[in-house]
Amino acid sequence: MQFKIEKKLKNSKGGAGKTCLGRVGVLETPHGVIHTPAFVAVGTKATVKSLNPEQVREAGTQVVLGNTYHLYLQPGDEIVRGAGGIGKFMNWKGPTMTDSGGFQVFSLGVAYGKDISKLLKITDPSLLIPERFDDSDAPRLAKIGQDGVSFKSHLDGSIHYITPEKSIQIQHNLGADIIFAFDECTSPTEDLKYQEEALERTHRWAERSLREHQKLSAGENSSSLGSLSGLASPALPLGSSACETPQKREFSTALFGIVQGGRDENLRKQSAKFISSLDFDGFGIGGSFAKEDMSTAVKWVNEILPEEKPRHLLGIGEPEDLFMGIENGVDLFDCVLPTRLGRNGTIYTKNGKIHILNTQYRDDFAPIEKDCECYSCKNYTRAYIAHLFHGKEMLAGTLASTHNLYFIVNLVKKIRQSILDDNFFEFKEEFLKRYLK
RNA sequence: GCGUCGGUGGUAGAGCGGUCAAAUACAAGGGACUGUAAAUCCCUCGCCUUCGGGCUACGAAGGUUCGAAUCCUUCCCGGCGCA
Repeated sequence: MQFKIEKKLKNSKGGAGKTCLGRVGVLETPHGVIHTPAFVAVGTKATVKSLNPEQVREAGTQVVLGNTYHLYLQPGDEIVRGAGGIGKFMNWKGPTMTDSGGFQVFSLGVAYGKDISKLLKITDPSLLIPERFDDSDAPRLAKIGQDGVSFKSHLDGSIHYITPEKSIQIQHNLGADIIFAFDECTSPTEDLKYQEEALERTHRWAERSLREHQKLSAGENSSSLGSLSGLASPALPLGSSACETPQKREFSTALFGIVQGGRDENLRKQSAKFISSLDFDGFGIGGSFAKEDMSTAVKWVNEILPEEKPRHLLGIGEPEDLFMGIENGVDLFDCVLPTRLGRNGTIYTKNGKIHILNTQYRDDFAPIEKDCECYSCKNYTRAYIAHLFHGKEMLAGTLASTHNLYFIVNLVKKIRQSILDDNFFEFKEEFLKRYLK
Protein backbone atom coordinates (compact mmCIF):
# COMPACT_ATOMS: atom_id res chain seq x y z
CA MET A 1 0.00 0.00 0.00
CA GLN A 2 1.20 3.45 -0.87
CA PHE A 3 -0.15 6.83 0.09
CA LYS A 4 0.67 10.08 -1.63
CA ILE A 5 -0.56 13.50 -0.66
CA GLU A 6 -1.45 15.53 -3.74
CA LYS A 7 -2.50 18.78 -2.18
CA LYS A 8 -2.98 20.30 1.23
CA LEU A 9 -5.91 22.40 2.27
CA LYS A 10 -5.04 26.05 2.67
CA ASN A 11 -6.47 27.60 5.74
CA SER A 12 -8.61 30.49 4.63
CA LYS A 13 -9.05 31.76 8.12
CA GLY A 14 -5.38 31.71 9.08
CA GLY A 15 -2.58 33.53 7.34
CA ALA A 16 -2.47 33.51 3.59
CA GLY A 17 -1.19 30.29 2.17
CA LYS A 18 -0.89 28.66 5.54
CA THR A 19 -1.97 25.05 5.41
CA CYS A 20 -4.10 23.25 7.94
CA LEU A 21 -4.68 19.56 8.43
CA GLY A 22 -6.86 18.80 5.43
CA ARG A 23 -5.41 17.15 2.36
CA VAL A 24 -6.14 15.39 -0.90
CA GLY A 25 -4.32 12.17 -1.62
CA VAL A 26 -4.11 8.92 -3.49
CA LEU A 27 -3.97 5.58 -1.80
CA GLU A 28 -2.78 2.61 -3.82
CA THR A 29 -3.86 -0.85 -2.79
CA PRO A 30 -3.40 -4.24 -4.44
CA HIS A 31 -6.94 -4.02 -5.78
CA GLY A 32 -6.92 -0.47 -7.01
CA VAL A 33 -6.51 3.17 -6.21
CA ILE A 34 -8.50 5.19 -3.73
CA HIS A 35 -8.69 8.92 -4.24
CA THR A 36 -8.88 10.50 -0.83
CA PRO A 37 -10.68 11.84 1.01
CA ALA A 38 -13.05 8.98 0.28
CA PHE A 39 -16.19 7.48 1.71
CA VAL A 40 -15.99 3.74 2.27
CA ALA A 41 -19.22 1.81 1.82
CA VAL A 42 -19.97 -0.51 4.70
CA GLY A 43 -20.53 -4.10 3.69
CA THR A 44 -20.43 -5.79 7.07
CA LYS A 45 -21.33 -9.27 5.94
CA ALA A 46 -19.55 -8.99 2.61
CA THR A 47 -22.49 -7.21 1.08
CA VAL A 48 -23.55 -3.62 1.05
CA LYS A 49 -27.06 -4.17 2.24
CA SER A 50 -29.69 -4.13 -0.53
CA LEU A 51 -27.17 -3.25 -3.25
CA ASN A 52 -25.24 -5.40 -5.66
CA PRO A 53 -21.61 -4.50 -6.44
CA GLU A 54 -22.55 -2.86 -9.73
CA GLN A 55 -24.93 -0.56 -7.89
CA VAL A 56 -22.30 0.15 -5.26
CA ARG A 57 -19.81 1.02 -7.96
CA GLU A 58 -22.30 3.08 -9.93
CA ALA A 59 -22.81 5.15 -6.81
CA GLY A 60 -19.16 6.07 -7.13
CA THR A 61 -17.89 3.93 -4.28
CA GLN A 62 -14.17 3.18 -4.39
CA VAL A 63 -13.78 0.81 -1.47
CA VAL A 64 -15.91 -1.50 0.67
CA LEU A 65 -15.46 -2.43 4.32
CA GLY A 66 -16.46 -5.80 5.78
CA ASN A 67 -16.48 -6.94 9.39
CA THR A 68 -14.26 -9.50 11.04
CA TYR A 69 -16.69 -10.52 13.73
CA HIS A 70 -19.66 -11.05 11.45
CA LEU A 71 -17.74 -12.89 8.75
CA TYR A 72 -15.96 -15.03 11.30
CA LEU A 73 -19.30 -16.16 12.69
CA GLN A 74 -20.89 -16.50 9.30
CA PRO A 75 -19.89 -17.97 6.90
CA GLY A 76 -16.53 -18.35 8.66
CA ASP A 77 -13.23 -16.78 7.63
CA GLU A 78 -11.94 -20.06 6.20
CA ILE A 79 -14.81 -20.06 3.74
CA VAL A 80 -14.02 -16.53 2.67
CA ARG A 81 -10.39 -17.45 2.27
CA GLY A 82 -11.41 -20.47 0.25
CA ALA A 83 -13.42 -18.21 -2.01
CA GLY A 84 -10.32 -16.19 -2.74
CA GLY A 85 -10.79 -13.42 -0.24
CA ILE A 86 -13.58 -11.04 0.58
CA GLY A 87 -13.40 -9.13 -2.67
CA LYS A 88 -13.65 -12.16 -4.85
CA PHE A 89 -16.22 -13.75 -2.57
CA MET A 90 -18.59 -10.81 -2.84
CA ASN A 91 -17.66 -9.93 -6.42
CA TRP A 92 -16.30 -6.51 -5.50
CA LYS A 93 -13.38 -5.83 -7.79
CA GLY A 94 -12.00 -2.76 -6.06
CA PRO A 95 -10.17 -2.24 -2.79
CA THR A 96 -11.52 -3.72 0.40
CA MET A 97 -11.06 -3.22 4.12
CA THR A 98 -12.13 -5.15 7.17
CA ASP A 99 -12.85 -3.82 10.61
CA SER A 100 -11.29 -5.79 13.43
CA GLY A 101 -14.34 -6.53 15.55
CA GLY A 102 -13.27 -3.90 18.04
CA PHE A 103 -16.48 -2.02 17.57
CA GLN A 104 -18.45 -5.12 18.53
CA VAL A 105 -16.61 -5.11 21.86
CA PHE A 106 -18.56 -1.92 22.39
CA SER A 107 -21.84 -2.49 20.57
CA LEU A 108 -22.29 -5.98 22.00
CA GLY A 109 -20.70 -5.04 25.32
CA VAL A 110 -21.47 -1.90 27.30
CA ALA A 111 -23.79 -0.60 24.65
CA TYR A 112 -25.80 -3.80 24.38
CA GLY A 113 -29.48 -3.25 25.03
CA LYS A 114 -28.90 0.37 25.92
CA ASP A 115 -29.54 3.67 24.30
CA ILE A 116 -25.84 4.17 23.71
CA SER A 117 -24.49 4.22 20.22
CA LYS A 118 -21.61 5.47 18.15
CA LEU A 119 -22.79 9.00 18.71
CA LEU A 120 -24.28 10.10 21.97
CA LYS A 121 -26.49 13.12 22.28
CA ILE A 122 -25.82 14.93 25.49
CA THR A 123 -29.50 15.36 26.16
CA ASP A 124 -29.00 13.32 29.27
CA PRO A 125 -25.95 14.77 31.01
CA SER A 126 -26.15 12.09 33.66
CA LEU A 127 -24.72 9.75 31.07
CA LEU A 128 -21.51 11.72 31.13
CA ILE A 129 -20.99 12.07 34.84
CA PRO A 130 -17.48 11.02 35.68
CA GLU A 131 -18.58 8.09 37.70
CA ARG A 132 -18.96 4.76 36.17
CA PHE A 133 -22.39 3.51 37.01
CA ASP A 134 -22.30 -0.06 38.01
CA ASP A 135 -24.12 -2.06 35.42
CA SER A 136 -21.91 -5.09 35.52
CA ASP A 137 -24.95 -7.31 35.86
CA ALA A 138 -26.57 -5.87 32.75
CA PRO A 139 -26.85 -8.40 29.96
CA ARG A 140 -24.15 -8.08 27.34
CA LEU A 141 -22.83 -10.28 24.60
CA ALA A 142 -19.20 -9.16 24.83
CA LYS A 143 -17.05 -9.37 27.92
CA ILE A 144 -13.53 -8.06 28.09
CA GLY A 145 -11.04 -10.45 29.59
CA GLN A 146 -7.35 -10.26 30.37
CA ASP A 147 -6.21 -11.29 26.99
CA GLY A 148 -9.07 -10.63 24.65
CA VAL A 149 -12.83 -10.50 24.48
CA SER A 150 -15.37 -13.26 24.81
CA PHE A 151 -18.35 -12.88 22.58
CA LYS A 152 -21.64 -14.61 22.83
CA SER A 153 -22.77 -14.96 19.25
CA HIS A 154 -25.89 -12.96 18.55
CA LEU A 155 -26.74 -15.61 15.99
CA ASP A 156 -26.76 -18.78 18.06
CA GLY A 157 -25.45 -17.94 21.52
CA SER A 158 -22.21 -19.81 21.08
CA ILE A 159 -19.19 -18.40 22.89
CA HIS A 160 -16.13 -17.16 21.01
CA TYR A 161 -12.94 -15.73 22.35
CA ILE A 162 -11.32 -13.11 20.17
CA THR A 163 -7.82 -11.92 20.88
CA PRO A 164 -5.80 -9.41 18.87
CA GLU A 165 -3.96 -12.32 17.30
CA LYS A 166 -7.20 -14.06 16.45
CA SER A 167 -8.67 -10.93 14.91
CA ILE A 168 -5.61 -10.47 12.71
CA GLN A 169 -5.62 -14.13 11.70
CA ILE A 170 -9.26 -13.87 10.73
CA GLN A 171 -8.60 -10.68 8.81
CA HIS A 172 -5.72 -12.26 6.94
CA ASN A 173 -8.06 -15.05 5.98
CA LEU A 174 -10.67 -12.54 4.86
CA GLY A 175 -7.94 -11.06 2.70
CA ALA A 176 -8.86 -7.39 2.51
CA ASP A 177 -6.34 -4.81 1.31
CA ILE A 178 -6.52 -2.83 4.52
CA ILE A 179 -7.22 -4.31 7.92
CA PHE A 180 -7.49 -2.86 11.41
CA ALA A 181 -5.89 -3.60 14.74
CA PHE A 182 -8.14 -5.09 17.39
CA ASP A 183 -9.16 -2.33 19.78
CA GLU A 184 -11.65 -1.52 22.46
CA CYS A 185 -14.12 1.16 21.52
CA THR A 186 -15.12 2.69 24.82
CA SER A 187 -18.36 4.38 25.70
CA PRO A 188 -18.28 8.07 26.61
CA THR A 189 -20.22 7.07 29.70
CA GLU A 190 -17.11 5.47 31.17
CA ASP A 191 -15.07 7.45 33.66
CA LEU A 192 -11.50 8.57 33.19
CA LYS A 193 -10.03 5.75 35.19
CA TYR A 194 -11.74 3.21 33.00
CA GLN A 195 -10.75 5.09 29.84
CA GLU A 196 -7.14 4.89 30.98
CA GLU A 197 -7.35 1.18 31.59
CA ALA A 198 -9.08 0.58 28.28
CA LEU A 199 -6.56 2.70 26.44
CA GLU A 200 -3.69 0.80 27.96
CA ARG A 201 -5.38 -2.39 26.83
CA THR A 202 -5.96 -1.06 23.32
CA HIS A 203 -2.30 -0.10 23.11
CA ARG A 204 -1.13 -3.54 24.16
CA TRP A 205 -3.57 -5.03 21.69
CA ALA A 206 -2.18 -2.73 18.99
CA GLU A 207 1.31 -4.10 19.56
CA ARG A 208 0.04 -7.63 19.54
CA SER A 209 -2.01 -7.01 16.40
CA LEU A 210 1.02 -5.61 14.66
CA ARG A 211 3.25 -8.46 15.72
CA GLU A 212 0.77 -11.04 14.51
CA HIS A 213 0.28 -9.17 11.27
CA GLN A 214 4.02 -9.04 10.64
CA LYS A 215 4.33 -12.70 11.38
CA LEU A 216 1.52 -13.66 9.04
CA SER A 217 2.68 -11.29 6.31
CA ALA A 218 6.17 -12.75 6.42
CA GLY A 219 4.71 -16.21 6.04
CA GLU A 220 2.49 -15.17 3.19
CA ASN A 221 5.35 -13.50 1.35
CA SER A 222 7.65 -16.44 1.60
CA SER A 223 5.00 -18.84 0.38
CA SER A 224 3.48 -18.66 -3.06
CA LEU A 225 2.93 -15.05 -3.87
CA GLY A 226 -0.20 -15.57 -5.85
CA SER A 227 -1.91 -17.74 -3.34
CA LEU A 228 -4.27 -15.02 -2.40
CA SER A 229 -5.88 -14.23 -5.65
CA GLY A 230 -6.52 -10.91 -7.22
CA LEU A 231 -3.18 -9.30 -6.59
CA ALA A 232 -2.62 -8.42 -10.15
CA SER A 233 -6.23 -7.84 -11.06
CA PRO A 234 -6.94 -4.58 -12.84
CA ALA A 235 -7.87 -1.63 -10.74
CA LEU A 236 -11.18 0.16 -10.33
CA PRO A 237 -13.25 0.04 -13.45
CA LEU A 238 -15.30 3.19 -13.20
CA GLY A 239 -14.11 6.72 -13.83
CA SER A 240 -10.63 5.76 -12.96
CA SER A 241 -8.30 7.15 -15.51
CA ALA A 242 -5.82 7.52 -12.71
CA CYS A 243 -5.92 3.83 -12.03
CA GLU A 244 -2.66 2.71 -13.43
CA THR A 245 -1.98 -0.95 -13.08
CA PRO A 246 -0.42 -1.48 -9.70
CA GLN A 247 3.25 -1.96 -10.25
CA LYS A 248 4.98 -4.94 -8.91
CA ARG A 249 5.44 -4.54 -5.23
CA GLU A 250 5.76 -6.55 -2.14
CA PHE A 251 2.60 -8.39 -1.43
CA SER A 252 1.19 -6.85 1.65
CA THR A 253 -1.98 -6.35 3.45
CA ALA A 254 -1.89 -2.95 5.11
CA LEU A 255 -2.60 -2.73 8.82
CA PHE A 256 -4.06 0.36 10.42
CA GLY A 257 -3.64 1.01 14.13
CA ILE A 258 -6.50 2.57 16.04
CA VAL A 259 -6.32 5.62 18.25
CA GLN A 260 -8.72 5.68 21.18
CA GLY A 261 -8.79 7.79 24.33
CA GLY A 262 -12.39 8.82 24.68
CA ARG A 263 -13.12 12.49 25.17
CA ASP A 264 -10.03 13.24 27.23
CA GLU A 265 -7.41 15.43 25.58
CA ASN A 266 -4.44 13.89 27.34
CA LEU A 267 -5.51 10.35 26.61
CA ARG A 268 -6.26 11.11 22.98
CA LYS A 269 -2.88 12.71 22.48
CA GLN A 270 -1.12 10.01 24.39
CA SER A 271 -2.84 7.43 22.23
CA ALA A 272 -2.00 9.25 19.02
CA LYS A 273 1.66 9.39 20.04
CA PHE A 274 1.83 5.79 21.05
CA ILE A 275 0.03 4.39 18.04
CA SER A 276 2.12 6.61 15.77
CA SER A 277 5.27 5.13 17.24
CA LEU A 278 4.33 1.69 15.98
CA ASP A 279 4.93 0.59 12.43
CA PHE A 280 1.40 0.82 11.13
CA ASP A 281 0.56 1.61 7.52
CA GLY A 282 -2.18 4.01 8.53
CA PHE A 283 -4.48 4.86 11.36
CA GLY A 284 -8.05 4.61 12.44
CA ILE A 285 -9.60 7.06 14.84
CA GLY A 286 -12.10 5.26 16.97
CA GLY A 287 -14.44 5.86 19.83
CA SER A 288 -18.02 6.54 20.64
CA PHE A 289 -18.45 10.28 20.82
CA ALA A 290 -20.63 12.89 22.23
CA LYS A 291 -21.04 14.79 18.98
CA GLU A 292 -19.65 17.93 20.53
CA ASP A 293 -16.38 16.16 21.31
CA MET A 294 -15.72 14.71 17.92
CA SER A 295 -14.02 17.57 16.12
CA THR A 296 -11.70 18.35 19.00
CA ALA A 297 -10.71 14.71 19.32
CA VAL A 298 -10.02 14.45 15.60
CA LYS A 299 -7.94 17.60 15.66
CA TRP A 300 -5.88 16.54 18.69
CA VAL A 301 -5.14 13.22 17.07
CA ASN A 302 -4.38 14.35 13.55
CA GLU A 303 -1.98 17.02 14.71
CA ILE A 304 0.11 14.21 16.11
CA LEU A 305 -0.32 11.38 13.62
CA PRO A 306 2.41 11.30 10.96
CA GLU A 307 1.29 13.36 8.02
CA GLU A 308 2.45 10.92 5.38
CA LYS A 309 0.18 8.08 6.46
CA PRO A 310 -3.56 7.81 5.83
CA ARG A 311 -6.17 8.30 8.55
CA HIS A 312 -9.58 6.74 8.76
CA LEU A 313 -12.31 8.18 10.96
CA LEU A 314 -14.16 5.06 11.93
CA GLY A 315 -17.91 4.90 11.59
CA ILE A 316 -18.53 8.54 10.87
CA GLY A 317 -20.49 9.87 7.98
CA GLU A 318 -23.11 12.60 8.40
CA PRO A 319 -22.44 15.38 5.90
CA GLU A 320 -21.44 17.90 8.55
CA ASP A 321 -19.05 15.33 10.05
CA LEU A 322 -17.44 14.73 6.68
CA PHE A 323 -16.62 18.41 6.27
CA MET A 324 -15.30 18.50 9.82
CA GLY A 325 -13.19 15.41 9.36
CA ILE A 326 -11.72 16.38 6.02
CA GLU A 327 -10.90 19.86 7.22
CA ASN A 328 -9.06 18.24 10.10
CA GLY A 329 -7.03 15.81 8.08
CA VAL A 330 -9.15 12.70 7.75
CA ASP A 331 -8.66 10.71 4.55
CA LEU A 332 -11.18 7.91 4.88
CA PHE A 333 -14.65 7.55 6.37
CA ASP A 334 -17.03 4.68 6.62
CA CYS A 335 -20.55 4.77 7.90
CA VAL A 336 -23.65 2.60 7.88
CA LEU A 337 -25.97 5.57 7.58
CA PRO A 338 -26.46 5.77 3.82
CA THR A 339 -27.75 2.22 3.66
CA ARG A 340 -29.37 1.99 7.07
CA LEU A 341 -31.21 5.26 6.69
CA GLY A 342 -32.10 4.29 3.17
CA ARG A 343 -33.63 1.01 4.23
CA ASN A 344 -35.54 2.78 6.96
CA GLY A 345 -37.02 5.41 4.67
CA THR A 346 -34.82 8.42 5.37
CA ILE A 347 -33.27 9.98 2.30
CA TYR A 348 -30.52 12.58 1.96
CA THR A 349 -31.18 15.71 -0.03
CA LYS A 350 -29.25 18.94 -0.38
CA ASN A 351 -31.95 20.54 1.72
CA GLY A 352 -31.66 18.05 4.54
CA LYS A 353 -32.98 14.58 5.14
CA ILE A 354 -36.54 13.66 4.27
CA HIS A 355 -38.75 10.84 5.49
CA ILE A 356 -40.07 9.38 2.30
CA LEU A 357 -42.91 7.63 4.16
CA ASN A 358 -44.43 10.95 5.19
CA THR A 359 -47.84 11.63 3.71
CA GLN A 360 -46.68 14.54 1.61
CA TYR A 361 -44.60 12.33 -0.70
CA ARG A 362 -47.38 9.95 -1.65
CA ASP A 363 -48.33 12.08 -4.60
CA ASP A 364 -45.04 13.83 -5.18
CA PHE A 365 -44.11 12.97 -8.73
CA ALA A 366 -40.74 14.66 -8.71
CA PRO A 367 -37.52 12.69 -8.31
CA ILE A 368 -35.87 12.70 -4.88
CA GLU A 369 -33.61 15.44 -6.21
CA LYS A 370 -34.10 17.05 -9.59
CA ASP A 371 -30.43 17.55 -10.35
CA CYS A 372 -29.18 14.24 -8.92
CA GLU A 373 -27.49 11.88 -11.34
CA CYS A 374 -28.04 8.69 -9.37
CA TYR A 375 -29.98 5.79 -10.81
CA SER A 376 -32.93 6.30 -8.48
CA CYS A 377 -33.33 9.98 -9.28
CA LYS A 378 -32.91 9.49 -13.00
CA ASN A 379 -35.62 6.86 -13.13
CA TYR A 380 -38.11 7.13 -10.29
CA THR A 381 -40.35 9.57 -8.46
CA ARG A 382 -40.76 10.21 -4.78
CA ALA A 383 -44.31 8.94 -5.06
CA TYR A 384 -43.12 5.64 -6.48
CA ILE A 385 -40.43 5.17 -3.86
CA ALA A 386 -42.94 6.11 -1.16
CA HIS A 387 -45.30 3.54 -2.61
CA LEU A 388 -42.59 0.86 -2.48
CA PHE A 389 -41.92 1.68 1.15
CA HIS A 390 -45.59 1.63 2.08
CA GLY A 391 -45.92 -1.68 0.31
CA LYS A 392 -42.80 -2.99 2.02
CA GLU A 393 -41.28 -3.87 -1.29
CA MET A 394 -37.60 -4.82 -1.36
CA LEU A 395 -36.85 -2.36 -4.13
CA ALA A 396 -37.66 0.48 -1.74
CA GLY A 397 -34.53 -0.04 0.34
CA THR A 398 -32.47 -0.51 -2.79
CA LEU A 399 -33.56 2.71 -4.47
CA ALA A 400 -33.21 4.73 -1.28
CA SER A 401 -29.82 3.24 -0.46
CA THR A 402 -28.65 3.80 -4.01
CA HIS A 403 -29.43 7.47 -3.72
CA ASN A 404 -28.05 7.87 -0.21
CA LEU A 405 -24.79 6.16 -1.03
CA TYR A 406 -24.43 8.22 -4.18
CA PHE A 407 -25.21 11.35 -2.19
CA ILE A 408 -22.57 10.75 0.47
CA VAL A 409 -19.87 9.30 -1.76
CA ASN A 410 -20.24 12.18 -4.15
CA LEU A 411 -20.35 14.75 -1.40
CA VAL A 412 -16.91 13.57 -0.36
CA LYS A 413 -15.79 13.67 -3.98
CA LYS A 414 -17.01 17.23 -4.28
CA ILE A 415 -15.26 18.18 -1.08
CA ARG A 416 -12.10 16.64 -2.49
CA GLN A 417 -12.48 18.65 -5.65
CA SER A 418 -13.12 21.81 -3.67
CA ILE A 419 -9.76 21.42 -2.00
CA LEU A 420 -8.12 20.97 -5.38
CA ASP A 421 -9.99 24.07 -6.58
CA ASP A 422 -9.09 26.08 -3.50
CA ASN A 423 -12.68 26.70 -2.51
CA PHE A 424 -13.25 24.22 0.29
CA PHE A 425 -14.50 26.75 2.80
CA GLU A 426 -16.88 28.39 0.36
CA PHE A 427 -18.27 25.02 -0.65
CA LYS A 428 -18.62 23.95 2.95
CA GLU A 429 -20.49 27.07 3.95
CA GLU A 430 -22.74 26.98 0.93
CA PHE A 431 -23.55 23.31 1.35
CA LEU A 432 -24.17 23.31 5.07
CA LYS A 433 -26.27 26.45 4.95
CA ARG A 434 -28.70 24.65 2.71
CA TYR A 435 -28.37 21.21 4.23
CA LEU A 436 -28.73 22.11 7.88
CA LYS A 437 -31.06 25.09 7.31
C1' G B 1 -92.31 -16.48 7.67
C1' C B 2 -89.94 -19.68 11.42
C1' G B 3 -85.35 -21.03 13.65
C1' U B 4 -80.43 -19.90 14.59
C1' C B 5 -75.80 -17.27 14.94
C1' G B 6 -73.99 -12.54 14.82
C1' G B 7 -73.66 -6.80 14.66
C1' U B 8 -67.39 -3.64 19.04
C1' G B 9 -62.88 2.01 17.26
C1' G B 10 -60.12 3.09 9.79
C1' U B 11 -60.01 -2.68 9.12
C1' A B 12 -59.81 -7.63 11.27
C1' G B 13 -60.83 -9.17 16.02
C1' A B 14 -60.66 -9.93 21.76
C1' G B 15 -63.88 -8.70 25.70
C1' C B 16 -69.40 -11.47 27.82
C1' G B 17 -71.88 -7.32 34.81
C1' G B 18 -67.51 -3.26 37.70
C1' U B 19 -60.23 -2.84 37.25
C1' C B 20 -63.20 -0.73 29.39
C1' A B 21 -62.12 4.59 25.63
C1' A B 22 -62.18 -1.06 25.21
C1' A B 23 -56.55 -6.60 24.33
C1' U B 24 -53.94 -7.75 19.92
C1' A B 25 -52.71 -7.22 14.90
C1' C B 26 -52.87 -4.40 10.66
C1' A B 27 -53.70 0.38 8.52
C1' A B 28 -52.76 5.56 9.53
C1' G B 29 -49.66 9.87 11.60
C1' G B 30 -44.86 11.18 13.49
C1' G B 31 -39.86 10.20 15.18
C1' A B 32 -35.06 7.76 15.82
C1' C B 33 -30.80 5.54 13.46
C1' U B 34 -23.05 7.52 12.69
C1' G B 35 -16.29 1.10 12.54
C1' U B 36 -24.70 -2.77 11.01
C1' A B 37 -27.42 -7.47 17.26
C1' A B 38 -31.14 -3.20 12.37
C1' A B 39 -35.68 -4.17 5.35
C1' U B 40 -35.11 -2.32 12.66
C1' C B 41 -36.81 0.27 16.86
C1' C B 42 -39.84 4.08 19.53
C1' C B 43 -44.18 7.27 20.17
C1' U B 44 -49.32 8.70 18.85
C1' C B 45 -53.80 6.84 17.16
C1' G B 46 -62.79 8.58 19.78
C1' C B 47 -63.44 14.12 20.93
C1' C B 48 -61.86 18.16 24.27
C1' U B 49 -58.07 19.39 27.92
C1' U B 50 -55.03 24.45 32.24
C1' C B 51 -52.69 16.99 31.18
C1' G B 52 -55.67 16.63 37.09
C1' G B 53 -59.42 15.26 34.11
C1' G B 54 -64.00 16.10 31.25
C1' C B 55 -67.36 14.38 27.35
C1' U B 56 -69.48 10.95 23.69
C1' A B 57 -69.13 5.85 22.53
C1' C B 58 -69.35 -1.26 21.51
C1' G B 59 -76.35 -1.50 15.47
C1' A B 60 -81.11 1.49 17.60
C1' A B 61 -84.63 2.32 21.44
C1' G B 62 -86.31 0.92 26.02
C1' G B 63 -85.53 -1.94 30.59
C1' U B 64 -83.05 -4.78 34.92
C1' U B 65 -79.05 -3.33 38.23
C1' C B 66 -75.49 0.89 42.88
C1' G B 67 -73.07 -0.18 38.07
C1' A B 68 -74.22 -2.65 31.19
C1' A B 69 -70.04 -3.42 25.30
C1' U B 70 -71.40 -7.47 28.61
C1' C B 71 -78.25 -9.46 31.22
C1' C B 72 -83.71 -8.79 29.35
C1' U B 73 -87.46 -6.83 25.58
C1' U B 74 -88.61 -4.80 20.93
C1' C B 75 -86.89 -2.99 16.42
C1' C B 76 -83.21 -2.53 12.34
C1' C B 77 -79.26 -5.01 9.58
C1' G B 78 -76.26 -9.41 8.00
C1' G B 79 -74.84 -14.87 7.64
C1' C B 80 -76.72 -19.74 7.75
C1' G B 81 -80.70 -23.55 8.03
C1' C B 82 -85.84 -24.87 7.24
C1' A B 83 -90.21 -23.53 4.75
